[in-house]
Amino acid sequence: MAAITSTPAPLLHSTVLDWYEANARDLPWRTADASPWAVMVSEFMLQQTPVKRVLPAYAAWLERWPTPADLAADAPGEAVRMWGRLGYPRRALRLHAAAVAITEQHGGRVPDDHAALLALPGVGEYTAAAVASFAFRQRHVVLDTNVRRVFARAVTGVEYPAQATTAAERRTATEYLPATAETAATWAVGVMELGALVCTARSPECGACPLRGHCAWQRAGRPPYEGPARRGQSYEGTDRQVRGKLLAVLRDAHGEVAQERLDAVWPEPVQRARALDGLVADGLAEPVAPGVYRLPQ
DNA sequence: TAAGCGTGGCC
DNA sequence: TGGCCAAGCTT
Repeated sequence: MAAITSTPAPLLHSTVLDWYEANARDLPWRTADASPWAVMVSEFMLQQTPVKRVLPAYAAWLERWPTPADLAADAPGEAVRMWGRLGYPRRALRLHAAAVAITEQHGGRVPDDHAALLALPGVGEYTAAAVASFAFRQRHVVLDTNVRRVFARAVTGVEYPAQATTAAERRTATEYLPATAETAATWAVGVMELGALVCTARSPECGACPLRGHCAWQRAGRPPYEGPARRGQSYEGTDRQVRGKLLAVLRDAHGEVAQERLDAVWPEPVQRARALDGLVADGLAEPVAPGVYRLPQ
């Protein structure tokens, strides 16, 4: 293992835990009365969407659907509408499907078992570990983009992690995971918070970092990233942009939408048709008659 | 495995 | 200004 091993793990743990206690943001899904369902809703919304934009959507969502059964009883299209402009609306569909599965297969209670969580729609390795850890205080490796970046810097000594999660990363994170469940759960959220607030992607505040005396990247003089070019996210002119425009019309409509209103959002007919077909294939739009669409019922 | 999938804010 | 990034998942 890399240079950070010069620091005993218990010291590292208390360093991060102390920092977290003093600097943690006051987020609604972290309060003692946040239900497992609330934690799960927050995790779905936070997949690729910043905290600031999630906050109001999270509150409105739980106000309307305080339990999985409440959401399951409503139409998936309502979930898509409530999702608003959070982006990646398939997450809304999957959260609805997860609520149905929880209602039908788990007695309406979010399962506390990692494997059962992983089996739910829209729940991958990260989200399963996050819900099990944050909501049920279990011991899991919680490896998100923040944690990966902190380990890349502090342990490996490079500015950014690889594009895809590697077995070596998982091994490192496992080695540093505190032995006690409760401590591990706080460590997980603490490292994430450190990555989100201090060890940020573009302008890390190393001067304010509790790990600066233990950080391999700092010790190496903070060398810039040298790996292959990181994949960008083009958007302008893509099908994604067209899908977004089409779905915005469907979302804002009360019921059925005529083809002409969809046609108005994008001039190029081939791409427009492909995007609409994609929405239908994904279950985000529903044809009700030739040339008439709506959100899924 | 790598590409596809929204949206907005920041430097 | 515009590329980069944001608590990923699915195929």
